[in-house]
Amino acid sequence: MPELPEVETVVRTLLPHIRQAVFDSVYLLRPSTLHPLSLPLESLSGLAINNVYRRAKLIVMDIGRESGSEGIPSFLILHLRMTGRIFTTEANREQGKHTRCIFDLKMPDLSKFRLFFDDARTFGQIIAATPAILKKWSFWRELGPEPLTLDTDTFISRLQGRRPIKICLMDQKVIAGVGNIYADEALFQAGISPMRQASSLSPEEAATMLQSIKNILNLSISQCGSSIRDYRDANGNAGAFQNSFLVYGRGGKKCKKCGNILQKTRLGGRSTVFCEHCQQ
DNA sequence: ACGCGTGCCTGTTGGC
DNA sequence: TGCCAACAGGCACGCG
Repeated sequence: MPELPEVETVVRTLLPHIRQAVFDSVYLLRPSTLHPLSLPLESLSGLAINNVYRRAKLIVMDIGRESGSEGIPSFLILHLRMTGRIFTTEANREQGKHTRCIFDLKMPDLSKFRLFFDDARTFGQIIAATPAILKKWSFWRELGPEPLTLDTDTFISRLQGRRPIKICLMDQKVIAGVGNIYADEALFQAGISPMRQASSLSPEEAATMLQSIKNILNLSISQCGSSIRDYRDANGNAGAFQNSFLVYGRGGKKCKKCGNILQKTRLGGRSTVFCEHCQQ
């Protein structure tokens, strides 16, 4: 399940393969994979990929010529959601069972290759956008700050509302990029119960919470993310951080810190694992 | 306005 | 062994 560390890893492994590549034909194999606000993917033809980076859980490509113009996208943005995978492959590779979109690309030396967007569960989306489209896209517009560069005071000011802290951490409007795995892991490291009301955290607890989020995310990035089953980076390699999970997926097993049985519950419709003894 | 529950989607898993 | 319900969960959406 790609969250911030996985998307960061995909971007890092993807960039050296596709920077400076120019879009040729694009084959959209599943029309609903295209975001409703997107320009037609034919509009990509002839545009160069100038940069690739991550914003929240989104892969963002800066694309275009020297000067943009009306109806020409400046960004190609991909959301992997649950099972999305993006990878480069040889120019004659045929579509697979779960291939949703194929981009034909050409390098400055005229060599050709393909960029595949595969997605078994079809939640992933692609959007070719102008700055004006991004302004209309509420999800993009309302994204919260990046957690890795977030300061404590701003974090505290965003922990408003009477709802469980875990719901708050996964709300992309509060902070961007944290999902179910890293919310559970960060809450455990911080020693804070996922059910605590967000507004009940003391400034000290909030500071600990933010530091734990940064620790967990950075540690996972250093291990190329977590691979539960589907996730692979742009080179097809799995991450290793799943071996370091202390709570995620360990409901009913012993807490690695105190030995008590880890509790499993549902919060906001998502499975949530925590230690009653270690997390207050 | 805000918080919460549900649907989307399909491959995998676990229980009978 | 085979079948099927439950599960995985980010986000849009509708309800109260």
